[in-house]
Amino acid sequence: MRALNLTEPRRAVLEVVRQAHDHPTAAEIMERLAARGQRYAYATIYNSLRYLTEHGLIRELNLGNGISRYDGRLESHQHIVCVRCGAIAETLVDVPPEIARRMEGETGYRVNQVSLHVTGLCPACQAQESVIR
Amino acid sequence: MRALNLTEPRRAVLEVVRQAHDHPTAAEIMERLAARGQRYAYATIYNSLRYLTEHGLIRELNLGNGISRYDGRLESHQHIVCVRCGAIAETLVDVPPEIARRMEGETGYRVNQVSLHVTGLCPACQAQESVIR
DNA sequence: TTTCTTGCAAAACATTTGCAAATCG
DNA sequence: CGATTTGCAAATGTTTTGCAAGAAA
Repeated sequence: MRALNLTEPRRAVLEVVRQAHDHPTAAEIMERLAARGQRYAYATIYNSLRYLTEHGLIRELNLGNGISRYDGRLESHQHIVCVRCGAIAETLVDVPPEIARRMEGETGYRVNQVSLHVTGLCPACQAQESVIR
Repeated sequence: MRALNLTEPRRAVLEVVRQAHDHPTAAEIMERLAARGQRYAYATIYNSLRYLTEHGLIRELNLGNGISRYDGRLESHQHIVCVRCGAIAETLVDVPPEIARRMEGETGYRVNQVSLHVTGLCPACQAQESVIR
């Protein structure tokens, strides 16, 4: 169970996630596969996404609204979501490692993963805001 | 629409959230109200929670699994969730403010809110892990 | 054969919505 | 009255599950 078993649907899902530069949801991934003529059941899409996530080939993002999005970029980076239109931007700004260490000291937990959950207004929505008022 | 209109269900929801020291979900809040003899429709619970959140009386937490939890503590603090049992701990460790500024510079967004999304293993689950292997 | 994987449909679950009735100012 | 709020039930949307069939080891 250690070796990577990239079945056809898993490989297809992986390709779609890697090629996307937005951060597609499971439903969007299914659509894009369908557009290529590859039709899989929801169960298969979700199974593949879990498999790929657990094997570290993709990242699952939970950006606040309860819908999982998937990211093929593995280098450490963070996301910022526009509260108005939902646009997602990426940034290389990262969390200093001593934060995890201090949290461990305070709580007794062993920290696994630290990610930032940032919301704001994207440039386009900032422009609109100033028009409105 | 500026003044605070704390109707009976809103006040009741607020009390439950403030008294809780876990971070209850909407369903848990409804149960606890029912246990006190106060029965409200889901719509009312959710409306009240949104109202209280928008008016800054409580915080809505999205700790990764898509279920909203609510917190009556308003002082800035962060949460860490156990990946194994879901236990939530609080910590005062916070995100340095220059992180938000650097993100703004990188993305052009105007940052609203930065919160940490930390996962790990709670002390109890750490103990069990070492027993298992 | 045993194990893993897929497909389908149904189920589960959290949350939202439409609309009528009640309440408040 | 006019605006807001509540209750109920149904709808929505995402994700999971049960189970049978298929593929792989």
